Amino acid sequence: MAILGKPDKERLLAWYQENGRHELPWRKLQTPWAIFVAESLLRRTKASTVAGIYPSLIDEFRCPEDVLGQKNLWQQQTNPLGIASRANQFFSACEQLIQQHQGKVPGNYKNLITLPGVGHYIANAVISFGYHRPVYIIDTNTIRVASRVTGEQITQAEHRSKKAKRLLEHCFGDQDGLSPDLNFALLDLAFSICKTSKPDCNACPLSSRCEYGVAAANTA
DNA sequence: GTCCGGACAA
DNA sequence: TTGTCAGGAC
Repeated sequence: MAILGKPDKERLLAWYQENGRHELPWRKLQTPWAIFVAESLLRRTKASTVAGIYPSLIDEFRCPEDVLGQKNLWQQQTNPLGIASRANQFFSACEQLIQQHQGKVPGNYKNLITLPGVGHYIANAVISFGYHRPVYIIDTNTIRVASRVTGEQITQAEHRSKKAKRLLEHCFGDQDGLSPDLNFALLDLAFSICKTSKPDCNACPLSSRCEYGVAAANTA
């Protein structure tokens, strides 16, 4: 199984500095609330679509109280994203934030995971991007990259298992000391190069160390 | 394992 | 028209 070294991680981070989607609006904020709002909207929804409505949304709704005070406006503005039911879910989460966390988004996994609409992905995203603590975020993107690099298959159901985290740690090291930028780098790499279909291995900073990339080069 | 959902690209 | 999208609940 391929193992990436420090030079590979540095090459990936360098690629990210040069080619990452730094313009995504929630990347400029990176507060727990801003990240919580963004991730709630981003599930099963394209980043570019969310980016279209996010700036005005985060400007108008600066805390859970703002959301609950203007539910109709929230629904109206988020409706184009689809999955309208998640608006009600988000309202419930806001109520819980006010009742149990003084209106603040908590920073530990145990409290986050109890919020309606928050699963392992959003919990870790808030911890990583909102609180800047070293945890891997596990989603279709980071798993796709790790799966291709190692050549290990992994199913959607296994994303919640320890196997997913093991794959990431195997590729990019133990998560202690992990830079949040590595998570961003993996998401952006998965978006623009390590795509679901027709990945652009020629432009990938990891291709020489990636089982999928090496195989692609041999069959080209 | 299945469902949710509109927007967008191919 | 199909496949896909920073998942989560049941």
